[in-house]
Amino acid sequence: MTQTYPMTTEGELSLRIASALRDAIVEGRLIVDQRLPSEQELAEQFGVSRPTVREALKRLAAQNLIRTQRGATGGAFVNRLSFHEAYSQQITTSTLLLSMNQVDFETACEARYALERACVPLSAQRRTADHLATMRAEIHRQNQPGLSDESFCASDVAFHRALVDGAGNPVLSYQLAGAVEAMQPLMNMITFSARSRERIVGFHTAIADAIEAQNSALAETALAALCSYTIDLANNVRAQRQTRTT
Amino acid sequence: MTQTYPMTTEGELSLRIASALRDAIVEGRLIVDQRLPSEQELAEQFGVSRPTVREALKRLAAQNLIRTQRGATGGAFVNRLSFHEAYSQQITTSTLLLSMNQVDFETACEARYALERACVPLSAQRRTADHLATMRAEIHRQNQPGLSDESFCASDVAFHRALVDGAGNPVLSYQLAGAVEAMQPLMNMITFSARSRERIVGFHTAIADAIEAQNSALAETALAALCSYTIDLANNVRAQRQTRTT
DNA sequence: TTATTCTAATTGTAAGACAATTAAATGTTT
DNA sequence: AAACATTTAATTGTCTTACAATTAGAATAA
Repeated sequence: MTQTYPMTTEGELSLRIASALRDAIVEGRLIVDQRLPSEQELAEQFGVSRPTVREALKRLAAQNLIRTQRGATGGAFVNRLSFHEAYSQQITTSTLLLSMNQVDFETACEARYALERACVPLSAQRRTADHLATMRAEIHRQNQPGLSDESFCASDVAFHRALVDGAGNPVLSYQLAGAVEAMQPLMNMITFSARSRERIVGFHTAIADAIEAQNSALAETALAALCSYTIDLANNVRAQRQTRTT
Repeated sequence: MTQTYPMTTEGELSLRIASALRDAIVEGRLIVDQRLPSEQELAEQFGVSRPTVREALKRLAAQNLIRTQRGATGGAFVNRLSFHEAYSQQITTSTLLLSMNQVDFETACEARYALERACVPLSAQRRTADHLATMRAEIHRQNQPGLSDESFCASDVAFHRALVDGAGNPVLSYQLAGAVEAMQPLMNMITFSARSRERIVGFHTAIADAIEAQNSALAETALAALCSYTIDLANNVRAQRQTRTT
């Protein structure tokens, strides 16, 4: 039997069609890798033109819900939403959310470290040699004198990624991707002096040591210290800017 | 000066145009509430047809990056991504991620409670009377005997939302929305006996008491207990199902 | 059998037309 | 002059038709 797609009765057609198909996917009536009817067939089923169907499909494609293939056996297929795709979606959304809503640095920072703190006990317990090696490598990079602020921040993100991934829980990693990565633009606005870098690396080393020793409490302490230090740093930068402009 | 939108040189046109516009928004070259050129103008600027431009715009609309208005002064406008919209996007993505990737209940559960645990210290410190009242009200509802499993789970979600929101950090609330809400379908698969409900309500009461007393450590303990009890419950349900089918 | 060509299906893109909607300009009446 | 009604222009939403590009599979030839 051919499937039918219940549709709402108000709003733009392409939106209604997209919603109908999305519901079918979310509710499992269309399963992963299943091929949707061709655009022509969809147009007939919904009683609309092909361009309208296409607009609806593009909406779904933007959410990575479907992929399309050209050619004889082509069409639109229900996508298995990979963790990787979900990561990047989440990072985009989080970044926009932070930049558009005047979220102050302190709030974002607090959220980020609170979430990381949640990972610490698991990470201390389960971290592999790989995770430890990544953390050490990033610490080493952060010690290079010629490193730009952007690269320093990127390395910072990589370090914390390793910490989070060490928990060995992909759901946790996914949820945290946004929080950690979206902070980078905000972090980039802080100019790191050699002195402050040194201290941050110190905190990182303390965290890595604690994780290696599987000492959860110690790692949490070091993380908390890093959090408050980062916030202080941001406040100082802001204060300096105000002094300079007045 | 009219803005130009740097475009990549491979892939589908509508995708490239969408990416070019998205970059302009993310990088701040198009700011909130700014009006994009009309579809006609965009088509000319990019050297493509209007339907192609429209497909690109639908992609952006699907991500809540733009909104469109008809009429004389209509057009596409850069959207301020609200926390509310970001919530629902995140919930949809998280739900799909969980349902499509065979994430086992234990992993999802672990992630959820680890994240909630991150909120507890802040929530214990900052929770308002409102948050406490919501938690108490949901506990009361969960005690009603006639409550369906779905309603019980929904109330459970509401309770934990209040716990998370109590931290008073919108970024944290946003990040957790996915983790908590996306769990509901998984939770719904557990049939709650009267006995198990009673115990869950007991944990909830302990959490609410601890939060009210601003005792963070106690709340964390109760949350951890709830976590392991929930996982046990799920394991039992699974074991029973296997017994029944064999 | 293997390689090549053809064919049909499907998506990607284009062009033009008309409908629906909306705000502003214009006209009309009191 | 002010309030109200009408027209107008701009813009998005949708439809129709057509063609290009791509791809798998079938048909064909070596």
